[in-house]
Amino acid sequence: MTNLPLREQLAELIRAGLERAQAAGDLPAFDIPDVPVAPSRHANHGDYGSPVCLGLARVLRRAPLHIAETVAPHVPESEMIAEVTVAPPGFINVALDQGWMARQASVILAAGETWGNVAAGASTRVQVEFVSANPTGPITVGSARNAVIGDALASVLEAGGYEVAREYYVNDAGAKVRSFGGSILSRYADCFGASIPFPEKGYPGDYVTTLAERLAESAGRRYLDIDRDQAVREVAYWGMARVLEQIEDDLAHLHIHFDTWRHEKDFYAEGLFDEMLDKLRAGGYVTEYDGATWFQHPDLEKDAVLIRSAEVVPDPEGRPTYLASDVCYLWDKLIQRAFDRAIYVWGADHHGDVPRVQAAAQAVGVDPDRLIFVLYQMVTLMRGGEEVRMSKSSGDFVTLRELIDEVGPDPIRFMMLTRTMDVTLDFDLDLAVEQSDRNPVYYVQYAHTRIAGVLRKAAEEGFDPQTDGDPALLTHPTELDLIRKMLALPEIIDVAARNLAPHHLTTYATELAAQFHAFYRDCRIVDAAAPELTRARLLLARAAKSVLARVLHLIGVDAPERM
RNA sequence: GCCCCCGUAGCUCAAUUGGAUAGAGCGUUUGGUUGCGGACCAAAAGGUUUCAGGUUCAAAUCCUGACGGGGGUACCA
Repeated sequence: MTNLPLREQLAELIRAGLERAQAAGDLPAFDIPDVPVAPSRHANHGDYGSPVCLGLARVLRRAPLHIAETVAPHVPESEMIAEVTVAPPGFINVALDQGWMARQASVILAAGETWGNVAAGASTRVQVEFVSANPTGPITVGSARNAVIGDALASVLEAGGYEVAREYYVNDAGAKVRSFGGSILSRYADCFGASIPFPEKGYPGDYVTTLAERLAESAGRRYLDIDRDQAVREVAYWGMARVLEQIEDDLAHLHIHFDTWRHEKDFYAEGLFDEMLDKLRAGGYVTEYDGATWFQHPDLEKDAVLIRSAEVVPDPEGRPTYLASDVCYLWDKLIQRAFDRAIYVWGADHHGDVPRVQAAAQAVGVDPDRLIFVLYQMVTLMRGGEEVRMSKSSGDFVTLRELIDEVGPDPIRFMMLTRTMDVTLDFDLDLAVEQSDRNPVYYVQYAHTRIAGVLRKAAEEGFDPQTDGDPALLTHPTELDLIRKMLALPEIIDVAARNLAPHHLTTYATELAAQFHAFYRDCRIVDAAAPELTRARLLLARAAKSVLARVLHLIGVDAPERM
């Protein structure tokens, strides 16, 4: 079930008003533009307003106020509209019908978890690829924002009418195989008193030692006795599989689950890279010099390496670059698996790679506009007022799991979604840990549990929670304010999905919770002396609880019955 | 040098993407429950949206240029 956002319904009515004004000869013929409609910020401007007549002034060479006054009477009657008014300098304002609004409480309650769904996506098939942290070490706090944004974005797109698949890209090819395997193998050798030198660019973290000890326990001395290169490779893949198990488990604790895990090394095993290379060569996009194979494209200032020279990188498996894999991957996503769109959730530190991947798409005949890059700014982790530097290769980092265990998944998810992706995020560990009860997530969750508490109370008082009251009794201004806010969810989801901006949901959740608290303050819900009104307000409370739960679930946050 | 992001209340950030009188939280001050969960609510104070131009009926939002902060610019991953 989908809902047409209220503002779009109103836009249609205003558009109809323009057409009728033309048909009646009150306005001359002209192409009717898009009719923008936005919620009014002030009560005396009605509930929604449109500035469409302001833009028509030039075309019609008439005063915008006069145009608005001409159009307003032609706006069709509707059960949802109480009044259409005009305000200087030419706004058309719409006041919603209070009886209609009150009835929407029933509609919203009946819609349940489908309330807010819109059809913006028109069943477009979209793949959201996110996290995709290298399987060479525990997932860090640095990936938390990526994980949360990607998952919430996927949820928002689902609610927005897209067909969505969540995918994790496993970077298990290239030079890191050798250095990661070599790191484990060196520590593994230590377990047996043997000595294998630690790789120059190895992974120094304690988790490597732990992995090595596990391997020593399960496999014995086996890897000391076989061919060294073979051992490094096998140990690397074994280690990456273990790390991935941990990553999957960590992400599960953040309520994140992927539909698919795509392995980079399979592109080479499947022969896809050779195929892409042929395609690029045929198009004249490949050149060779300095012993390397380069991608050249008129849109790029510099050539980009596809295959490194053997002199620089002796390891044959380490020669193809990320770009080489990226060509395969975009083909895999958009041609082989035929997604309409591929969304890449990337940290802003990778923004420089965007033009190369787009050029590569163009070069193999894929429309670059089908690749959508969602770039979020970096997270700075603060502890004791100081920045915690995170680097996987230095072994000095805070793992996502530590953060989840300390703070819990809900505050992480909520806090990571309170800002637009364009701003850097300071994540204060001390604040998150020591003062977590001040986190805004609890404000929203509290509204939900408060309703649950009221419903329990109502049941104790003998009110059947499943018996619907008469919404016509909902006439108090704060009751209507709460309904207004609930009615806004479809357009919030619409905006969030169209703009790939899931942070709108946290803002909305907070506003919705505030509206419930205001209602709770002004209107006593359970009152044995007024059973009909009680039933009506229980209906409203249940609808509010349902919408709060819906939004929290979209964000990926639990909606508890008790706290 | 070049490219990308940011600059809004004391602090951290919103602003349905170009609309009307720019809003929340935290902090500060002052109030509120012989009422369903006070993890709540109300009021006050706090603004030349960094600066200077420009486009537009209309700019926090778009363009140009400063200034300040962050990131990127490897045959790294």
